[in-house]
Amino acid sequence: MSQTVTLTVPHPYDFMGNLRGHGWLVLEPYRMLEEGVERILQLASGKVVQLAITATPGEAATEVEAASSVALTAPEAAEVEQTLRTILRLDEDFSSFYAMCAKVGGSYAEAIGKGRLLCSPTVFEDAVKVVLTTNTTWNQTKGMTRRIVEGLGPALPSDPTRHAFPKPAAFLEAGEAYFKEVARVGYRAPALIGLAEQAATLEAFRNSSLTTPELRKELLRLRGVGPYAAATLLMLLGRYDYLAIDSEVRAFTAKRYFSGRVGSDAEIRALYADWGPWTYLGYALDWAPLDG
DNA sequence: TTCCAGGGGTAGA
DNA sequence: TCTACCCATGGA
Repeated sequence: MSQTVTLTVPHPYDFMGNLRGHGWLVLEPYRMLEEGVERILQLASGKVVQLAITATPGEAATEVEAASSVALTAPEAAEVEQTLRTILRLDEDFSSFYAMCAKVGGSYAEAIGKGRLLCSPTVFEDAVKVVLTTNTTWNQTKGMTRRIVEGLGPALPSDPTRHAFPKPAAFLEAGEAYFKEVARVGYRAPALIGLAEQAATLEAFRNSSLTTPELRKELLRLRGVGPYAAATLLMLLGRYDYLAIDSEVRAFTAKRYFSGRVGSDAEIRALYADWGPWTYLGYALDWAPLDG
C-alpha cells in the first residue's frame, strides 16, 4: 500500500537546483535519488514513513510529488504536504532576488528559478547538522550525522535499517556520553545537548518577527554557534543577509579575487555587499569549482 | 608525526 | 575588533 502527495510549485522553479544547492541532501535521513531525494519522516501521529520526493520531468517543473511507502490518513497527508513546502522552501518569495540577478546579468542571468535551498523539517535538525559541519571534513559530517540518526532515530517499520531524525528528547535521554563515545562528535557533544534543550526556542525562529540582525544575535547565543553557523542557519531560515565565511569561501575568493591571498573577512564581505538581503545567495551563485 | 577540515570559545591586547 | 591557543576526530 502506498500513497502520493502532490503539490504545485512556484514559477520559475529549479527542482534539482533546490536539492543540490548545498550538501543537505546527502545527510541522513535524506538520501539522494537520481531524480530527487528520499526522506524518512516521523509524523506527529508517531508513524514513520519513507518519502520519495520527485518533480514532474522537464526543465520547468510544475509539480512536486512525494510517494509515501504506506497509506496516510488525511491529517498525515496534510502534514506531509506542509513538510514538503517547508523543506523545499516553496512559500518563500524570490522575485526581488531574480530581479537583481537579471540586472546584474552575466552568469547570474541563469539564476532565475534558483535560490531555494533544501532545509530540514525542524530548525533543531538544521542546527544540529550545521554544528556538525564545523571544523571537520564533509565525510566526517556525514558519518556523525548517520551515527546519530541510526543510533537514536525511530526506525522505519518496513526497513529497520532506516531511521527518521531523532527528537530532541532522544538526544537528552542519550546524554553527552553517547555523542562522544558512540556518535563520535568529539567536543561538539555539549553543543548538541544544548540545542536539544532549546529545541522549542529554535522552532520559534522559523517564523520569527525579529529582524535578521536580532535573530542572528539570538543564534550566536547558542553554544557551538559562531558567525559561520549563524549565517548558515539564517540562510536555512530564509534570511540571506549574511555570508557564511568558511574555509571554502576563503579559498574560493582568494583564488578568484585576491590573487591567491586569503582575504580578511571584511574584504570578503565587501565582495558581495551589494547583494544586501540576498548576500548569501549572491555568493552561492558566484561559487563554482575552479581548476588548479 | 604533523597538519587541518565547509569553526567556536576564551583570554588578552 | 584582532590575535593566539585550545578543542575531539580522522584522513592525508
